[in-house]
Amino acid sequence: MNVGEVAALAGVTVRTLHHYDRIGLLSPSGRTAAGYRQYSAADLDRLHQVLLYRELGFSLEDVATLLDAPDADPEAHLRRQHRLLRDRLERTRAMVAAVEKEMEARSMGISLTPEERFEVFGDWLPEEYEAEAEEKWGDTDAWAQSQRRTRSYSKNDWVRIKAEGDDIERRFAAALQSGAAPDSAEAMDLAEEHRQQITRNFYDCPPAMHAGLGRMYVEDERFTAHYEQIAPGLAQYVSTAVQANAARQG
Amino acid sequence: MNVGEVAALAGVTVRTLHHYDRIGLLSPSGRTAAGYRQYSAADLDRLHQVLLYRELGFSLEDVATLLDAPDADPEAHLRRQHRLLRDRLERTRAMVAAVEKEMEARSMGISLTPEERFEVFGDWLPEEYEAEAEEKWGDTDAWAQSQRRTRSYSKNDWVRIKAEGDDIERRFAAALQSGAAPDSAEAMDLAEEHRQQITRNFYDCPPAMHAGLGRMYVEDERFTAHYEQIAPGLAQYVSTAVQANAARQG
DNA sequence: GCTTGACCCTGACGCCGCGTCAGGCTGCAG
DNA sequence: CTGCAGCCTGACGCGGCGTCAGGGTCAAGC
Repeated sequence: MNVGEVAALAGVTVRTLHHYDRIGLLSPSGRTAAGYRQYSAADLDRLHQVLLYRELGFSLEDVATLLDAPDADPEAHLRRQHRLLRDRLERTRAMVAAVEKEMEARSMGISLTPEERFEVFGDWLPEEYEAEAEEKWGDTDAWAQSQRRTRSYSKNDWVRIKAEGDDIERRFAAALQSGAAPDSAEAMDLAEEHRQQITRNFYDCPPAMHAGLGRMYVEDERFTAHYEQIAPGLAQYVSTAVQANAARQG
Repeated sequence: MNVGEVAALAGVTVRTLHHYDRIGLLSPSGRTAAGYRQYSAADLDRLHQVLLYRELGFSLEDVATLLDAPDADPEAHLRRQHRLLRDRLERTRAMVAAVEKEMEARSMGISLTPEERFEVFGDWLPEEYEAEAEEKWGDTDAWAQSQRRTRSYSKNDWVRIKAEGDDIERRFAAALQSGAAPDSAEAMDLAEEHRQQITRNFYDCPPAMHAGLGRMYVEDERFTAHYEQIAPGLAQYVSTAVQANAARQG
């Protein structure tokens, strides 16, 4: 077979085969008088192995080393490839699960920590990383600390936190129905309580950031929906109160 | 956070972050007076998306295009990533099967034809090509439709969707209190309704995936808390019901 | 026998996604 | 105030090809 046919069969370009020839990874076993590359069945076998290893992320140099190892029997390669492929399967499954988790979390209004989201990346060694992280900046970096904070919450903590949140929302709703203006002291106090609750339980939330959240409550339909479900007009009410409070706090 | 911390968290090198900044793919939202890059939580979110798409084989340029698309809401990205990951899962499974077939053939002294062996590579175009195709002619494709589904939700839609979800949760709680077993027909029917609701409103959720979600409800404290707040024991109840239903659906 | 168009050859340059110095500034711990 | 870890900006290099350019080869059809 000459290059074009092999390329079509294997799903690679002619240039790739040229390249593999040039670097000695896969040289066709023969040439025609005119210099055309002639690939044998054995060459195809080798190409197949090359492509599998390449797909698995090996550099071409490493692939060459693997395939040219003196004790290289085909079965061993197959077993190794099989193992590597199953590792990848696992990893992909984990990534799918992570995305599903994120979707589900979003649909429930829960937000995941960055650490959780990045978990699936890198061959990061959990133990080492945790230890190193704590050593290096665990205590100095407030942000990372707050991440670790939410991570260590138990089920009961989460129940309590959610109850706290619901409580404030109910009191906001009551204030709204009582006719208190969203920029009244009462509403602003509630907003401040809300802000401090976020700071205690999740992350440091200065007034400016809080105001940003407030804006979001009316700009993002999903947050709006969350509040509108409790009481009509509540999204706008909370949003205004939060921003008024932020202005008050300076 | 500054570069080193972000790099460690995400499992990439500082150089990579520099590169992403230089090419405008991910520029930190701030700098210190001394010029140190400062990454915000939003920046981390974006980085996460970037890494996922990169992992899926998109070029950095394409990633930028995707992430900067004006109508690109996070949910759409999640759905697309989910789909691509599942494609990849399929493909990896096929490769594992191919290797197993080859091993089996060898152990029986049979040798496969080149076409058979390269089969799994020949079909390999789907991921890239299909993704591109969908970008180009996405209007006619079913997936684009499903994508537009949530993107175009209005505030009222979100209110309705959330109400639907709350309704099912309440009925689950009622079933729990009535003493119906989590693997009773009643509970399983509710689980099925839950699954179909997800499929209607968010993404295609076959029983197997649903079972995975069910497991998460008892494994992740935050999801557990969500259900425990409605009624004690509800997390475990829903989890069991969902998995029983998945088993029932085959 | 001659043309034509598909296919092949060998350079050589280019691009992407970083790795890897080099040379110099910054920030904080002791 | 002195280290030393960490940050900055170039600048060069490399792996794995893509992509011409310039030119030979082969089988088909006239």
